Amino acid sequence: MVTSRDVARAAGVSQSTVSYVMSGRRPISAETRRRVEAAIEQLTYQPNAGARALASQRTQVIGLVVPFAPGVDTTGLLPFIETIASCARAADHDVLLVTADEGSAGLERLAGRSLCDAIVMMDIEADDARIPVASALRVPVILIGVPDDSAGLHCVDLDFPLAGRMAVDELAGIGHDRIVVVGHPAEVVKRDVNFVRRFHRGAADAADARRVALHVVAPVPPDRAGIEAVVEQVLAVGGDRPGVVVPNSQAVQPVLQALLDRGLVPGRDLSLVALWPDVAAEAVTPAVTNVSLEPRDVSRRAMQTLFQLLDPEQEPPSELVQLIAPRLTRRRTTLPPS
Amino acid sequence: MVTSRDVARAAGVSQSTVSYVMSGRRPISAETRRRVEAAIEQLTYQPNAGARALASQRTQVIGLVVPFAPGVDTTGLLPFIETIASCARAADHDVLLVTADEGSAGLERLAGRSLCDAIVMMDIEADDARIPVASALRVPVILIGVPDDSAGLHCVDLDFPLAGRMAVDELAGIGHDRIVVVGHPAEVVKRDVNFVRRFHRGAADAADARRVALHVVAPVPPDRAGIEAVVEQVLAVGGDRPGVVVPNSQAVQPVLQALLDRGLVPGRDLSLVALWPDVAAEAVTPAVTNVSLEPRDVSRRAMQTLFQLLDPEQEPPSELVQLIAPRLTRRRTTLPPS
DNA sequence: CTGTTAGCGCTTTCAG
DNA sequence: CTGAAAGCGCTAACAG
Repeated sequence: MVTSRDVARAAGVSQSTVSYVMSGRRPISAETRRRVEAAIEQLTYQPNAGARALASQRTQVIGLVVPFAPGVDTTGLLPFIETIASCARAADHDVLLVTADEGSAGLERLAGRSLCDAIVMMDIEADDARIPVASALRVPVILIGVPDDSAGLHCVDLDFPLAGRMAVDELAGIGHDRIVVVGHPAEVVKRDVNFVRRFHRGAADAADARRVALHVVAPVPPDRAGIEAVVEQVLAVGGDRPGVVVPNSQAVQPVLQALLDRGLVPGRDLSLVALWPDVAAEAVTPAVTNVSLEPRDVSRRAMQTLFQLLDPEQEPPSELVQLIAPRLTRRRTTLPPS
Repeated sequence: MVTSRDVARAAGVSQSTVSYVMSGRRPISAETRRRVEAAIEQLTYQPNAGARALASQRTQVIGLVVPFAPGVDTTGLLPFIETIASCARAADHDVLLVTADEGSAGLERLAGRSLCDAIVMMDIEADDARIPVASALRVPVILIGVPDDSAGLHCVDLDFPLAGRMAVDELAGIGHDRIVVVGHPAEVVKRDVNFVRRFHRGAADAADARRVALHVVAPVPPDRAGIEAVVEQVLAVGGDRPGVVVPNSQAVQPVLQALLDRGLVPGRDLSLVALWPDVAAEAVTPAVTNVSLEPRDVSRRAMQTLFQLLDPEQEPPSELVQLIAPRLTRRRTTLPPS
């Protein structure tokens, strides 16, 4: 292994000069810089990450806690990870993956062992046991998701109330005066209260403002039979030309299928708007009018905030909670405006 | 930050004793061990990863190169990452994510900066520019995928020839004597020669053995119009009761749709077997009879091999290339045996 | 069975 | 503008 000592020797300078050439933390004469850079090039020198971390107290690593755990829906997770990784690299950092099934222990390991400079946590529950642990760590933590009490931690998430409003506004705008929301499984409602509640509140507000009727069908069992029953309810309650909102990603495909099986074509006989990733919405037939989760915008904002927190020069964003506006894309499952 | 020196002081022992208690690399009296462990507990001591890496020359980190790059299909990637992360944790390692768009530079960074002890590389192309770079690194590298020349690197992958054989055997067993394979886009064929070629060879072998006709339709354009044309070809060449094989993950859904649009129901009018992740095959309607990519088995085997390579006690597997048998799951898109 | 000590390779004072 | 030297916190000889 080639070390900075080797480079120093080859360039005829001291080890510290090599360090300063690399960090730019003090002025270096053009000639010295040239010689050092040549030696670095020639020996293909790369600094040892452990040594650097030890001496500088910075690892150049971001810890990422991803929701890999038995039974958790990971649809649409990849764009988040992808964007986070790419933002990290853009700021000369790497990403260390920690799975959520480690719980709080994973967080304590990341910080306690100085494995990373900061942590991004995804899939936050409304009352998440990890929040108090996270807020006591020596490293900044940023949440993707909004818990009931963020304990002073910065959060970034989709603006779910706005998403609810947008979905209902779209349907009301088309002319639907009976709107039915297909809710979540009982277990998700319990776990994710916040997300679900926030979307529904937005939907309800919009329905009030528009003076259209809003029904919520929930809980929605995750199995086929349950979905069938739910669709029956939707049709019973929604009249002959219902506007259907499906904020439950897991249910979109089966609901679509159940409707088609009954000869009801979304976009012809009724309208359907889903809270669903764009990729999924585009892939099915008919392509679904969706409110997107904006994983890239959310992740980008989270990383931006994180590096702000990491940089002593900058001051942290004043808002603890930052919400990203969703985007509604009209596709084939909504009727043309009447 | 609490260090091993603090623990040593609190326990009334030397720093090295603390280290040895943690590593178990030398016998410790019960009494000393008790005191040290109590101090560790009491101070909630955690060793500094950088310092440990620097002193021991082991980072306890596995580098994972994932195929995040513009235009690469990441369907079914998550189970790989998930399994790799969990195997790593089971062996007290963490996973550092590196995206493929960094190319060889990412590999050189991982090894050159001693960021990790070993590397797992996914999405290997037949003639992958990173292979020679990887095989020259100071850390062991294991490939998920089989290049034309692995340059001495260990590879783990699905047994694609077997997958091809299984698909054709299934269709021939059902009674189809005209089998049509829906191939890949021109660009993938070029990029991924190996994977594609291997599957096709297996399919062809099985067709020979079974004495059934085998047609390959390729290249398959990724757009809707292209798929339509391809499906026309399939029907033209496949007769009135074709057995269709779709090893192209991207094409399964659109092909399915194009067939249904023509009133042809897989499982009633023809049989269709796809090379597709189980989750996807289950999610669509009708559920697709599939040959699975076995991401968990492949990943598990890769990690097992990797830790074998990392452990000087064990000797590495004699086979450089290890193939995992796929599994065929009968679902709704294949006819009952005639 | 335990302690002492010499680094691991880098950053960052302190001196010049 | 540059060099010398003191650690960062840990492991692993070496010595008893």
